[in-house]
Amino acid sequence: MVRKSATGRIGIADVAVKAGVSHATVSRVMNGNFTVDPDIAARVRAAAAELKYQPNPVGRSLALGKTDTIGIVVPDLANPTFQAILRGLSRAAAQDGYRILIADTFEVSSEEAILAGEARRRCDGLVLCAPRMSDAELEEIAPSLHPLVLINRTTATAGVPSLVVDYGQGVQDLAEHLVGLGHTRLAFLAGPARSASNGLRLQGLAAFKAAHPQVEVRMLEGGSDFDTGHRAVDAVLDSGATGILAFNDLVAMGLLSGLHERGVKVPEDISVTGFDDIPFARYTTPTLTTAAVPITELGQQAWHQMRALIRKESSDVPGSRYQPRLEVRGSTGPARAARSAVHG
Amino acid sequence: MVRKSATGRIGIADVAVKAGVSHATVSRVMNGNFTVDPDIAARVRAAAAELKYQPNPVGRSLALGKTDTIGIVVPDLANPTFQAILRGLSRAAAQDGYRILIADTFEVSSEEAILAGEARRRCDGLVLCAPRMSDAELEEIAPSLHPLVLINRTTATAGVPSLVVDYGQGVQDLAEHLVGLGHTRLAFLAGPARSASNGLRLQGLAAFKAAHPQVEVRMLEGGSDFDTGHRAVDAVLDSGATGILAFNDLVAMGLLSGLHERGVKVPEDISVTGFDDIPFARYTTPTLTTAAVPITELGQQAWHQMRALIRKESSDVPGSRYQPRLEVRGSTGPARAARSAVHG
DNA sequence: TTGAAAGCGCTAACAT
DNA sequence: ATGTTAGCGCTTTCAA
Repeated sequence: MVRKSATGRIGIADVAVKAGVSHATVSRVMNGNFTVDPDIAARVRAAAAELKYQPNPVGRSLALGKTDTIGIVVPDLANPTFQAILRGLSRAAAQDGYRILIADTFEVSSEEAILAGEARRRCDGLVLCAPRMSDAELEEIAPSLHPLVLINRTTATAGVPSLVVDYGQGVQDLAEHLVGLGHTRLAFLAGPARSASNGLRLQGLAAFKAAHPQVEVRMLEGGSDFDTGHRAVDAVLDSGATGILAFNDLVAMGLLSGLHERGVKVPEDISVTGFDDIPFARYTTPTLTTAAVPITELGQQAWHQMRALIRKESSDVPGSRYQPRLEVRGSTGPARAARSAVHG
Repeated sequence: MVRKSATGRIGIADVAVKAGVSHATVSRVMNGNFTVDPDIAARVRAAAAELKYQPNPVGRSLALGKTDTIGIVVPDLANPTFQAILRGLSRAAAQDGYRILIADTFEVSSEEAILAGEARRRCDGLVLCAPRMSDAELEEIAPSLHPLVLINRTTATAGVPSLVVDYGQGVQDLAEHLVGLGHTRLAFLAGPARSASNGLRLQGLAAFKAAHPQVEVRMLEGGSDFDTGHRAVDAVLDSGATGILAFNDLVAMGLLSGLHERGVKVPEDISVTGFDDIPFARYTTPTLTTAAVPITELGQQAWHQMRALIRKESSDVPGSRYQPRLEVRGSTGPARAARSAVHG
């Protein structure tokens, strides 16, 4: 006798019949509306419990115009940085009863706008992580994505808070650290070309070069993963640099591993720095000097910004800028007097 | 004149008015129904484009009874294993136009059932990853979660495919490898108590002990992360074991790091094995001997099982068992003749 | 306090 | 080929 609804699942109507009331009353009870007679409310609750009734969120969403879900778009779910952001976001949102819908663009920047739009329509808001699309495109779609929170990217569009890590400052701190150890020939193992955070690092290095004209800074092609670092060994050795700034910790670890295989000693022969301070960084051999980014916290802040946008439809949301913290460990040391020995 | 709908967003009605047709016709056009006159269809498409109309997925979901979304419940999003499963699942599902809703239980097993139910109601199916709940509870809620795919856990409930990694066999392979190198005193650094995969490892070790009564296998308390391994150094050294089976690669890396700090040489003094073969495993110092699990593929298979369930409401879904592959690298070597030297 | 009825945005059966 | 109408499951006016 139960299960009369077309979908085969138990709906509000079933409970209403069982409790001998209208479905409107059931709705009131389920939503904690206290204008319902206690006796009737109890009867409804009993019926709901007996039928194991659980409101259908899709129906609710349509009626309420909200889904209690927010979407996140990431360029690559395999990247530890985005994993950490996702984690922080998910954790914080869960505490307020929100869920996360994920969209991985697999670094296909041409798909970003479509995926973002689709995700947005199923959610109450969207977090866009380090989007690879152009500034123009971002500015064009941003309004239709509101409420929108940007991570590691900014836009001129009003009402779009932006959480960015100051990669430029971080890389300068690392370079200064190396110079302080006596290194005069540095090399930067760059990240993905489309990555805005790579651009910020390049800006930081430009500033650094301006401040230290006597220091040589070579630019080396790169990427964002282990293999990038591992494959870069030859280029690094050929550059003659003694201080290597890797795009991130992953690249640095790959490089560390490659140098070890070649018998190049770190930090005696070459100093290496990473970026991000992923958990692994303190367990490498040697431990990795890096710039720590409070990345999980960033995900959490993204939710707080989002929540503010959702609650008071508008506001002067400022966004914020995160300063990386220099984390000196074992992979950096004084420059060698005789640099030529590195090549052997 | 546009935006008449109550939500402020552009709906099918706006397009209908603009194109001078009924909203049913607009729906037909948007869904590629070819019974519509080409001229009218063109007019509708023009109107939709001009208004930048995009169908509301919530309305669609309610009407169609499906959300094109599947949920995944994981005990801990920080765990690389679950990240990899999520990635594989997300990637595979995306190719069929499905999205992923995530629910992190933060290892709070008492919340699992509730979170799973909530996620399920918003989706067309659910993937439950290594649930920590009891067999009884799992069996009780499984029917209400259908279509359901289980990862690293099995249940008696019919119609629930299960993808499990044969951790028992994997740990036996690793132990055999160590014995083959002459080790006679082994130690197992256990994982989380509630983890089913830890249970499988223990079973495997029991089988191994039965086959090798002369080999000693000590059991050490543990966990699943770096710190666990790092903190276990004393216990490991005290055990006098020369072959250490760490619960997983993370634990092994923490241990490697701790041993290095103590000046204990790996593999000369002690051999260490991990489990999973996470990408980092080939970049540790020394590189890590481990049992490789095709974990991303597991996520992908989870989707294929799910898709089968969704398409043909029922079927004899078998599930599958994955055999880890022994990956011998630098962290294991011949046992020392003089074992007492380890303690120094 | 409760029920009847409208509406959220869409699809689909039915009627024309 | 197209419009009318009836849902999908829920919330929320509006009457009573």
